[in-house]
Amino acid sequence: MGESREKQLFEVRLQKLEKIRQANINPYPPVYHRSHTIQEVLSHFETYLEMKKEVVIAGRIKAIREMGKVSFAYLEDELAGIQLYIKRDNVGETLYELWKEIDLGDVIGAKGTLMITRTGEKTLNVMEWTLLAKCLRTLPIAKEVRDEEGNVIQAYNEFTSQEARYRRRYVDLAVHMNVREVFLKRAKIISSIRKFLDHRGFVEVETPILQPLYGGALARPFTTYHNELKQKLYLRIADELYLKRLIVGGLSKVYEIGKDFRNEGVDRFHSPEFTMLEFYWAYADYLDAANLIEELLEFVALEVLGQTKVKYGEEEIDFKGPYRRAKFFDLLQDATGQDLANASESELLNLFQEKNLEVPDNASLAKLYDELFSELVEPNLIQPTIVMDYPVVLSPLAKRHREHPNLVERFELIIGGKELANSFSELNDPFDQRERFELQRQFRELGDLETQPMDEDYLYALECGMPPTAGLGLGIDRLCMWLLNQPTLRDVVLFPALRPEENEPMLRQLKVDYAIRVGEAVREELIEIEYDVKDANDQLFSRLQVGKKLNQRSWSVLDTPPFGLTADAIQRMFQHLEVGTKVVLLLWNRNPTIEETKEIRYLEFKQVMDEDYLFEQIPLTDEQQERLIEELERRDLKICHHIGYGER
RNA sequence: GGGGGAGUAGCUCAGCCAGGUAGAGCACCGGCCUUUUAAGCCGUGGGUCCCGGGUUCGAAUCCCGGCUCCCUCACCA
Repeated sequence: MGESREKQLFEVRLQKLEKIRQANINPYPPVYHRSHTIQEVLSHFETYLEMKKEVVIAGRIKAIREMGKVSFAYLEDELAGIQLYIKRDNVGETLYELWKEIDLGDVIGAKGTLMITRTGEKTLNVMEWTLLAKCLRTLPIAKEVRDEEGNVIQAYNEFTSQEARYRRRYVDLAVHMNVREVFLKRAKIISSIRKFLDHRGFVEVETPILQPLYGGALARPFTTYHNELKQKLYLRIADELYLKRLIVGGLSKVYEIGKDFRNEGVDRFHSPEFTMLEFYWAYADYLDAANLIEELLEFVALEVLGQTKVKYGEEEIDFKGPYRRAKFFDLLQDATGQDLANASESELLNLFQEKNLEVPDNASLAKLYDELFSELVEPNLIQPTIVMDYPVVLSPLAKRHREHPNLVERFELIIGGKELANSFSELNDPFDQRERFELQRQFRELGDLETQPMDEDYLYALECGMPPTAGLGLGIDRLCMWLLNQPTLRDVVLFPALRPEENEPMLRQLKVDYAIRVGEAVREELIEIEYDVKDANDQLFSRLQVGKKLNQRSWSVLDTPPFGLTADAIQRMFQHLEVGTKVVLLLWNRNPTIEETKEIRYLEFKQVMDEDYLFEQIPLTDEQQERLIEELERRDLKICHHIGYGER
């Protein structure tokens, strides 16, 4: 949209680029060595000024103020900015003429000595400047008012569109020094965590991200498929089970910092991919882990911020240990006035009614506890709090409490009303572990989709003998939110997940009506179809909705998987439906080039295990495509793919 | 998925209630200016009003549908 103006601005800058080339200057030179960062120049300003020291700096032009035969500019590198003074008599006629071809956003290097202007601003008196990269696009550079230290006091016309900032983060970074600071500090947070753990004798390891079985947390996974191995794989939801295998193997202190993936909702505290720290510590228990995490967080806060007290919105959070410690059931009792440690399901349900809380679906005892706690207790725990001793049903991988068999030795660290870390004395008894897996299987059969699947190899590992071990997982992104006072996870993640951009205004919807029976029949129906378009820029164009067919032309939408079609998503959706229900798969394609490219694909479902499906994506040739259409017609399945504008 | 807000020039936004030739500032382009700083002064250019449909003589504005983002709730180790 609105491309003509953008194009004109682009053209203008191309012409300037051409003029520079005609002056026999390479606008993209191979290298430019700085003598100082701007921050270094500023911190030694008085000395260098007195010495008349020549400095060489580089960065992006953020402001230009031309005054005839003299010109001012503001040059910014990663952490600081300084004013440039460019005088024709200093840089010479040629360079001064060329200066007129410089735009906001250009990357230049400048050599000169320091000076202070009449109005008292620290300035580089430029003797020579060099274009390092022409900025051909208009960056949304705000006009800023700075104080004497160069801090921005006020900005006008600031680039604030959240969507645009996330989609083109490089522009956001180029234009906002404070955004750069956030990510530089994030890097420091992570490196100081490594520093701390390394000094304590922990060893950093890397475990598989593609896993044949997922586990270590209760969450829905992403699935993928390895063609060569003909194997269904999951993107890990946690590192836990592999790290504990290493403990079995005799590495006694290990940690991993890496991405985990959970196929669930997105909000300011949740992202489909996020960075997790997990450590495992043999011959220690969860109390040791609690002490360690206190020290770790205090260390990180001091290292990154120089203090333990952190502003977060209206609150002030203090990361200095020791943290408040409280027991799960004590906190619940404080909130409800009742001792719920041995409560029955009906007692808990009564409490839901009393407190006007919605009862979750598939309400197991575990879910009820979890729900009560996160509704009534968690939001009030602003300062770091270590919540200890959870009910055993909530924690399939934690060791039973040494004194209370219905509890586990587990704590969660809550900060700002949100979970930051989770830790327990690891369950190393293979018999108990097998029972817990069995229990999870039962929950799964009852319809709970977030259960820990049985992992025989893991049980085998435990049978080899795992020493008593403490383990802990910590959400790095959330830690960054708290430490850096950022309101959403997206502000501490460089490239957050967004829906694919609608860059083609003409929306064409492909629809395929395909009636199938749910239940037994689903397993027999091996062919499903999908329209997908291969697009160099975006694989996420196609989305799928399953609707319940009401009559010939209308349906109600039951579910929309957030990121395209997966076998899991299909399975999950079918679970909503009763046997015999007719459903319609509505396959949309928002890419208008589908007719031109004819790159329609279809999905082949294969029965792998009893209740498990997987699919391969196969691009169709024209011939195959015809065959598919024939096949559908033979089965009396109507294809009404077309392609109206906005037709529903 | 529910509720609320938003989408108009490269950027920040007004105009919409009450339909009548598309606006401002910054940025851009031309001119003046050898210590300016949201530089200033003079002049110019720039639009798929998110997309599609409807009502109307006439739609940025009213109606219907869709898309995206933000907030919030629900879901969510």
